[in-house]
Formats: sequence, structure tokens, C-alpha cells
Amino acid sequence: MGINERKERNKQEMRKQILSTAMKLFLEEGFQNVSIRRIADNIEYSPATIYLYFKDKDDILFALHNAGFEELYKRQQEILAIKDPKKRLRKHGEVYIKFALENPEYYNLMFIMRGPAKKIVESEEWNVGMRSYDLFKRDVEASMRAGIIKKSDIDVATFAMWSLAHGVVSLILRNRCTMMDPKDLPSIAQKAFEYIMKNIGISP
Amino acid sequence: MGINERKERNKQEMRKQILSTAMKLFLEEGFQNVSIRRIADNIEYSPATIYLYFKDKDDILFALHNAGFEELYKRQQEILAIKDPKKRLRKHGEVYIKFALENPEYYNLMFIMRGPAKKIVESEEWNVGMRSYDLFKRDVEASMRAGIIKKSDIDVATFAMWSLAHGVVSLILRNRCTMMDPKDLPSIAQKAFEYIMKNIGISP
Amino acid sequence: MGINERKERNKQEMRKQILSTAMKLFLEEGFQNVSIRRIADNIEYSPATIYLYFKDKDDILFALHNAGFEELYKRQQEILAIKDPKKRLRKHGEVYIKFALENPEYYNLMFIMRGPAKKIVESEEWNVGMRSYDLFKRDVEASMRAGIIKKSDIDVATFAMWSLAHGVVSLILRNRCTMMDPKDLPSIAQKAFEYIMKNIGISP
Amino acid sequence: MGINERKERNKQEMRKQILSTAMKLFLEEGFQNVSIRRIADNIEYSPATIYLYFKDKDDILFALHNAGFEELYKRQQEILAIKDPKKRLRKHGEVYIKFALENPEYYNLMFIMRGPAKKIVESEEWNVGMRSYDLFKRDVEASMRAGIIKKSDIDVATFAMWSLAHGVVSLILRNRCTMMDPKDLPSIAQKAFEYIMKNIGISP
DNA sequence: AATGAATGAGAGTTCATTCAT
DNA sequence: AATGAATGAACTCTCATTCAT
Repeated sequence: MGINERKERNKQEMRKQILSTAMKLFLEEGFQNVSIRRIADNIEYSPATIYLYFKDKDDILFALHNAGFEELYKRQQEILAIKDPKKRLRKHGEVYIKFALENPEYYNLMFIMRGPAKKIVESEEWNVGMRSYDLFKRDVEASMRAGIIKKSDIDVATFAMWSLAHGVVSLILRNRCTMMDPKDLPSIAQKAFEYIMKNIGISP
Repeated sequence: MGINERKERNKQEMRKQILSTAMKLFLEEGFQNVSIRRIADNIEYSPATIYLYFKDKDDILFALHNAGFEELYKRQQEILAIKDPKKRLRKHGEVYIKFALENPEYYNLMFIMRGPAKKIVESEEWNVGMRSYDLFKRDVEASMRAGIIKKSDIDVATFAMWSLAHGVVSLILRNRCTMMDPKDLPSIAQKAFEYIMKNIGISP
Repeated sequence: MGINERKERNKQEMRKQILSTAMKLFLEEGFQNVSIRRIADNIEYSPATIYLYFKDKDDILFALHNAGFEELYKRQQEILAIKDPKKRLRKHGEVYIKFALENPEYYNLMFIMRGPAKKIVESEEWNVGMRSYDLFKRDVEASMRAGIIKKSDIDVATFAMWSLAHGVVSLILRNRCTMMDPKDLPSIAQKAFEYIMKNIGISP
Repeated sequence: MGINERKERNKQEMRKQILSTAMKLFLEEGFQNVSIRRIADNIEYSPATIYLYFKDKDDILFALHNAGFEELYKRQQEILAIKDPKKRLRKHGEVYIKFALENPEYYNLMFIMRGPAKKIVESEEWNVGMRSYDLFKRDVEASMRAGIIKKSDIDVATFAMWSLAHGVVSLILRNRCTMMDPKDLPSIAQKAFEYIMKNIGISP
């Protein structure tokens, strides 16, 4: 038993090492330029070894995708401590935007990249994303019930606010904001979100 | 003269054929899987022939990119006929969202894809995108001056509304709305945009 | 007749233009990097046009090869004015080396490059090279008869001196003299030739 | 240990096989017509396999280049046994010429071909060529000090004799001696070298 | 006389993946 | 558990050349 446990632990550690290396390379060299070989070189194992821990390249992406959602969910936990519904909603946006700008490649995998969709829908693990979505949706609902934001279709309202946050960060991450000074972008992102929130009555 | 014209017309048709084939393949197989060879096979010419009409692969992307912005700008023209500032702003959103959902691969090239950045930023032709942005920004400014939306930094406000629309469509295009029924998506997209607009005072 | 003459003259001029452009490109970009297309672009004609004046690429090389030998032969003419057999021999070397260093691409074609051999041996036009060789050989023979250099097989002696000159320039042209300062090379070339000539009794 | 040794040996053998195949093809088809693919076809491996043993095409050329210099240096060793300076100098020529005529493609790579320059000059390994040059130069110097050949600039004298030998063999290798009977060429080469050596006082 | 259009052949290189050891 | 060796399939791009017009 002890032996098997140690083996399992080693296995998990190797998986983590592969994943973090892959992530590092994604960040450094852009997603398209990272090959299995490069990951292998980086951890000083052979490419074949990678396949002992992951079925194929997609499997790696999928795992990273999940790790990204874990991290986002973890960050969302601090929202739970906030009581005021207004503040809660605004904190959702702040956490989301911060997460995206600080983890651009996770964000890419989770919300921008084409590929994972298929694999994810097939598996039951999209749940991992749903947790975060539901958390937010429940707070939208609460705000509505409390009369803070106008009554309306909850899904529509939730989706609208998510879209706002996603739009802000994905335009930035994909360099479509050349009309603004790059160094101002994080601050502009938050301001743009705030601007809408304030205008729909979620004032600070 | 007639001969030259015909030749020129043929040349333009061939370019169009290449571009539309490229587009079709983008749609069917995703951007990364479209190679010069595949385009050539599809139009039943040799790969070398492609190079008679386009300098290289980037050149094809660049042409598609521009064609996309032409189309968007054309669609924006009908907004000019509207006098009421509120309606104008809402029409901006409607046109943008409709364009995106009806031309997902153009939209991908224009606002989601990584990379075109280099070629585009180098050339002065990013203007082609700026025309559309400026058109929108001017209307935001007008609404603000008219007291329809609260005074605030114009760039922030413009960016915020653009982000909203972009967020809505890009989440849909990238299949991140599995919590909703696919066939409702176009309507939900418009509703989500409307929801925010209404709440910030741009009522229908 | 006048018309045909003019046509013929035009044809010859076009050939010359093609050849000189080819040569210019050889010098600028190195032999291997010059394509028919590049030559055509440079004279602002289409690639197909080149083929109206030259059978194929080898034909161009062959013509340049001959032009090179014309130029060398022309330069050799000034040797004929010299009476003193010693001076004559030394002048041969001087003319040859100067020609090579001033026309590296001609020299390449004439004496270093692999290709032309076949085409040249087949045609009777290697004579064009033989004229120059014979001119030199006759002077070697004369020197031998005059007792200036030791009696010996004339072909061997001629070949030996030709080899010396060829060796000097071809090592320089092909950058194998990195142990010397590049700017000294022309002077070293002449000195090396002189050194041998002096030592075999052809003193200045 | 035994296993690793065997693997290492296999690896070296594969490298050798690739190199000798490349060399064979150079000889048969000329340098420009040898592609990675052709080499691969010839050894009945896939093109990709070549890249397991050599970084790129230049790397193959570079290895052959070095192998050539190794072989030349090895052959020069037998000169060291000779005491008489005159004989030594003449032996230098004999060894050099024999090496060239017996290994025309090595010689091509080492002393005629364009291009290797970049890779070679960059690396410190051009030394491999300098060893041979210095060996010869020291013997020229010795002869001069011994009064066997006239005092003069050592570099010039060394370069002159090297040029002579290089000229002799490169004219032959590049087929510029059509005025002579091909089967006499090796003997003529040695005679031409001898002819000069004798005349400058290095009599047999 | 000139060419636009086209192409087959081929270049060097990289990739994800497999499998015997 | 780890890997060295191997590969098929693909990639973008360039070339000399042909031929109907």
C-alpha cells in the first residue's frame, strides 16, 4: 500500500511538472510554437516519456484547461466573504479580470482557444467550469431579487455581465487595443467594467 | 482594352476564388489546419499557382482580414441614416453582433485570432479597422454630450461597449455557451446587449 | 534587308541586356541565388521572354562564359606589343590575375564552376578558351627556345605556370586566405606570382 | 556500460553512413543536386531520421569538411619522417596533389566550394585547416633559413607554393584541362609541380 | 515579339506519435 | 519507468520551364 501510494504520488508530481513546463513554454513562446519535443527537452526527459503520463497532446491541453478552472474557482472563494450584494457583483468582475490578465495562457485555453470544446463537451468535466458560472449566476440572481438590478431573464443578465468581462480581457489579450497605451490596459480594463456596473446601478 | 479588362477581371476572380476557398476551409477545419496545399487542392490548381496571386500565406490572411473590415464598414453605413442617438447606439450593437454571427471566420481573423498583428500593425491599413471604431466612438461621444449616457472618459465608455459586444459574440463563436440552447444563441446575444443598454439608460 | 538587319540588331541588344543583367545579379547575389525570374524582373520583361533569346539557363551561362573569354583575350592583346620574352611572360601573369580579380564571376564561370564543362566540350567553342591558352603557350615555348627558362616538356611548363596563376586567384576568390588581411590580397596575389617567376629566372 | 557503448557505436556508424552516402552522391551528381531527401532515400531511411544525427544540411557539410582536413593531416604525417628539407617540400606537394586527386569531393568542400565559409569561419574549427597550413609553412621557413630557396617574405612564398599545387589540382578537378589526355592528368599534375620546384632550386 | 498563367518537381524542415528494448 | 530510434505526413515556398494567346 505504502509503495503504491508513493508511486501514485510520484506519478502526480511528474504530471504536474509536465503541465507547469508546458504552461511556461506557452507563455514564453506562444501556444502554437510549443511542441511535445520542446516540453520534453525542457524537463530533460524524452518525448516518449510524456506519453506515459498523457494520452496525447490534447490530453495535456485538457489538463491545463482544468487547472485553469481550479485556479479561477479558488480565487472566487474570497468573494464568498463579502456580504453586500453590490460589492459582491463588482468583486466578481475584479477577480475575473485580474485572473485573466495574470494568467493569459490559462485564459486562452479556458475561454478563447478553439480546440478544447469537443473534448470538453464529451467529458463530464465541463462542470469544472460550470461551478464558477453558477457561483456568479447565483449572485446575479440575488441582486435581482434584492432589487439592486432590474428584474429580467437571469440567464440573459448573467451572460451579459460575463460577456462584458470576457470582452474586456480578450480584446486586450489579443492585442486589439492598439489605440490605447499598453501600460494603461489593466487599469482601463477595470475602469471599463466599472463604467458599466456603475451605470446599471452597481455603484461603488 | 477589352482584353486587358477581361484579364484583370479574371485575375480578380481568381483572387476571390482563392479567398473564398480559404474562408470555407477556415470554417470547416479551423484556422490552423488550412495550408496552401489544401487551398490549392480545393480549387484544383497547383500550390505554386497560389503564389501568383498572393505573396505568401500571410498575404492571404491579410486580404481576408481587410475584406472583413470592408464588410463590417459597409454594414455600418445604414446606421448613418438614423437620427436618434439612442437608436444609433443600439443599432451599432445590433449590426456588430449580426455581422459577427453571420461571418464567424471574418470575425475570428479580425478580432480573435492571434498573430495578424505583425503584418497589420506594420502596414498603415489597420486604419481600415479604425474607421469602424471611430464611427462608433463618435456616436458614443454624441450620446454623452446629449446627456443620454453619463459623462465619463469617452475612450473608457467606448471600449466598454465594444467589449460588451465582443464578449457576447466571441463567447458564442468559441462555443463557451454550452449552458444555453444553441438555437437561442443569436437571440440571446442581442438580448444580452439590449439588457445592458437598457440598464444604462439607452432604452428602446 | 534593312528591316531584317534592324531586327537582328535589336535581338542582339536584347541578348546583351539579358547577359549584363545576369552578370550584375551574379556579382550582387552570388551565382546560386540568381533565377531566370530574377533576371526577368530586373530587365522588366517576363520570364518567358528570356526563352525567346536563350534556349535555357545553361545557354545563358554559356554565353557569359564566352563573353568572359572575349574579354580576357582582348586584355591579352596588349601583351603582343612587348618584345622582351621575360617581360612578356610576366605580363601574361599580371593580365590574367588582374582580369580574375576584377571579374570574379566571369572567372568563376570560365575556370571554377562545374557546369559548363559538358556543354563546352560538346560544342566547338572551347576554342575561344584555347586561343588564350595558345597565346600563352607560344610565349612559354619562345622563352624556352631563347634559353630563358630551362628546356622541358612545353605542355607541362605551360600548364605549371597557368596553374600557379589560377591557384593564386582561385584561393582568393573562394575566400581560402583567411590567414591574410583581405585588403592585401591583390598585392599578395601579384607578389606570389612574381616570387615564383623570379625564382625560376624570369627576373623583373 | 556495454549497452551504452554499443549504442554509441551504432550512432557513430549511422553518422558515418550518412556522411559517406552524402559523399557518394556529391561525387555522382554534383554538390548542388544532393538533397537531404536523396541522402535519406539512398540509405533507405526517412528524411526525418537524418535530423536525428545532424542538425541541418550545413552540419553535414561541416562534418565532411572536417573529415577531409583530418584525412589530409593524417597523410601529412608521413612527411615528418623526412629529414632533407628539399625532399620535404617536394613531398608536401606530392601528398597534397595525391590527396586532392584521390578525394575530389573532399577537396571541393575544403578548397573550392563557395559558402562553407560562414559556418566554418564562425567556429573555431577552421584551425583544423590551419594545422596543415602551418605544417607546410614551417617547412618553407626552414628551407629558406637553410638557404635552399631564396630569402623572401615567408607568407608570400608559402602562399605561392600552395597556390601552385591548388591550381594544378583544381584545374584538373574542374575539367579545364581538355587539351590534355585525361589519363595522363595525375602524372602531369605531379610533373607540373616538379617542374616549378626544380626550377626554383628544389631539385630532386 | 511578348507574356500571363500555370505547373511538376523538389527544396529543407518540423511534428505528433509509436514501439522494441 | 524510461527512452532511442524511427517515421509518415505535413509544412511553406522557389525553380526552370512550357504554351496558348
